Amino acid sequence: MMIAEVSEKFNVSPDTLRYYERIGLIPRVNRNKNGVRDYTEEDLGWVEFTKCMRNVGLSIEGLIKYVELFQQGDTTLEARQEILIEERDQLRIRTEEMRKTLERLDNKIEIYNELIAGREPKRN
Amino acid sequence: MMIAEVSEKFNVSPDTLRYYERIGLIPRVNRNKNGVRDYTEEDLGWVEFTKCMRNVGLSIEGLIKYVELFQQGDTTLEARQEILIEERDQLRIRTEEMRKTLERLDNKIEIYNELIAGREPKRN
DNA sequence: ACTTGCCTTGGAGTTGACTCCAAGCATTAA
DNA sequence: TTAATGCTTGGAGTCAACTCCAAGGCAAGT
Repeated sequence: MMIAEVSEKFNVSPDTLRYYERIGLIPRVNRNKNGVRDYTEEDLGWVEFTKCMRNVGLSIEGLIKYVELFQQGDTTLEARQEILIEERDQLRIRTEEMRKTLERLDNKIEIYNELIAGREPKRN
Repeated sequence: MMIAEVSEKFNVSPDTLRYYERIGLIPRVNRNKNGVRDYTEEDLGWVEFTKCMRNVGLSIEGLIKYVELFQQGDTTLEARQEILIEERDQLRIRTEEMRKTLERLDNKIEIYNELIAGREPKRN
């Protein structure tokens, strides 16, 4: 699959795909005889994974390290898992913060309902 | 309360506090006779609110609009509530995405446990 | 044979959100 | 009265993460 199709499939610009490869966020994609990238299913898997993880804010640094270790083979399983655990824990913290803030916003919106109903003294 | 103390209290640099005020993310803070910012309790409330909301990714644009409307008084209650609802809905979507990705990471970490236990064929 | 279209690369440019800096004014300490 | 501290402002600088650009290769269509 060529870059334009991958770009469309995952809604990531060709420039960004090339950029991700350049910095090692996804492994190097094979080129065909003309030097054009030809994405395998595995490459697509990496693109999807990266997009998903970046989307929720996993660190580029951690993901690059993960790809690097992956390419070194089976001896790096533990190290790779550690990165995932570290990133997962960070994500958990952020998710919990968001959950709390979501509640706070729900409350605030409810207060606005009351304010609008009664035009009582202002509230920030 | 002066800027240094506010900075420490909320762990936001003085430069950032001035920047937030400059772009309208918090309302203008009163200056004392020497032109020095003197934060009231209400100002502190804004700083805390802004920090909390920015922390979970609410748009600067929405928050600026909110502050703007707030300063126009009671006639803008509905418009302000709409902004909060819009931002809340966005936040909900992001939180849900994070929850799903968290699950995915948990699974992946579990798979690594199995791989490490058995050194079976590699898995990305 | 030439144009069109999609790709390549290295490198420069952009954007958002800060972060730093220089010049200058009050207040307090020595 | 000089020095140090902490603030002010407008504007410049930084950084991450893209995003764009120029110059050029290959191949299919006319």
